[in-house]
Amino acid sequence: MSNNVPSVGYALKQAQSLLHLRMEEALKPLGLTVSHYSCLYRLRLEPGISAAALARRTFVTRQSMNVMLQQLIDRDLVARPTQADSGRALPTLLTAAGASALDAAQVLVDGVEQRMLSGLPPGDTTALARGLSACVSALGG
Amino acid sequence: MSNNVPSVGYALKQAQSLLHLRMEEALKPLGLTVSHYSCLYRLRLEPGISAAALARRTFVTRQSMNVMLQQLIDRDLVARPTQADSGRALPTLLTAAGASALDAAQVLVDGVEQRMLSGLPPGDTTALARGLSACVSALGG
DNA sequence: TCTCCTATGTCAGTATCCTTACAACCAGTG
DNA sequence: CACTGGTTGTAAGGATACTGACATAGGAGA
Repeated sequence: MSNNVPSVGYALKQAQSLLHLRMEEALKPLGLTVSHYSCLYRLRLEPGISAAALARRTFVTRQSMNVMLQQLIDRDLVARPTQADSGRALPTLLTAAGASALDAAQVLVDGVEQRMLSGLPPGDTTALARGLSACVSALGG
Repeated sequence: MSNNVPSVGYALKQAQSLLHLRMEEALKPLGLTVSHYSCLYRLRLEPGISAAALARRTFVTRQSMNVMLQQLIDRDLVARPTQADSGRALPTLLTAAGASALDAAQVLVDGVEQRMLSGLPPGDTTALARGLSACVSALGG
């Protein structure tokens, strides 16, 4: 028993859950969910990535990712060829509309994140980010 | 914008997702999910709490909580009277078996949390907890 | 007392995600 | 060449959580 205080794990869950909720609220006017945003966000960082790799980055299964991608394709935010150049992996790309939607979403998400960090001194923000990264490394991420 | 570095929000999601996964793995031998554990954990902190209040503490809906409670009642880990003393709120309580299961689960969960924090200097652990709490406050938790 | 208002429990339907399973494709090794 | 292992895409089914809606019980205020 190391703690009388609420555990770090509980605080982590609480913060993540609340952040997710606020992001969902912020993105609602755009008709995007947090999952959709995460998908588009990653797609900009790694254009042409396969759906399976995208799923790993966003912590969902390939199956869930394919459902999400199909929704995004139907809305013309994402494009995928129907045939692979080599192998089975189909490259996934942002469309122009997808890039615009991501730009709009990014503004809203950045606002939520800034609100979340508004209670911390600037130095503590980087300390928080480093602490979280250390946790991820320790858990074998 | 503010970031060439991955955002704090992303690190938060990554850490929470990985912690959840490791907890799920650790609790599997006991036949408990993380949701079950969270429920039992809160029930020890606030014995006799109503299901609706318990749901708010654990970030799920009343409906989901009632499903979970029914599972825990079927396994004799939790007990609820069928009639309320006053009003509609039914007090929820840990059984002796529930307390034992929670004890066993707590050991495993503490192990995971210690592993997560093993990469941080001791002082940084409390700083991390305080930073997360500040985030929760800023988001209106 | 009567009337809102809120909170709780519950039911039905929906949505989302996961688990399991299988086929296609590439790379490495015997 | 044949075989094994790993990765990708896809489909079917189940588990879990959420939204919407309703009846009930108690408290606050006119």
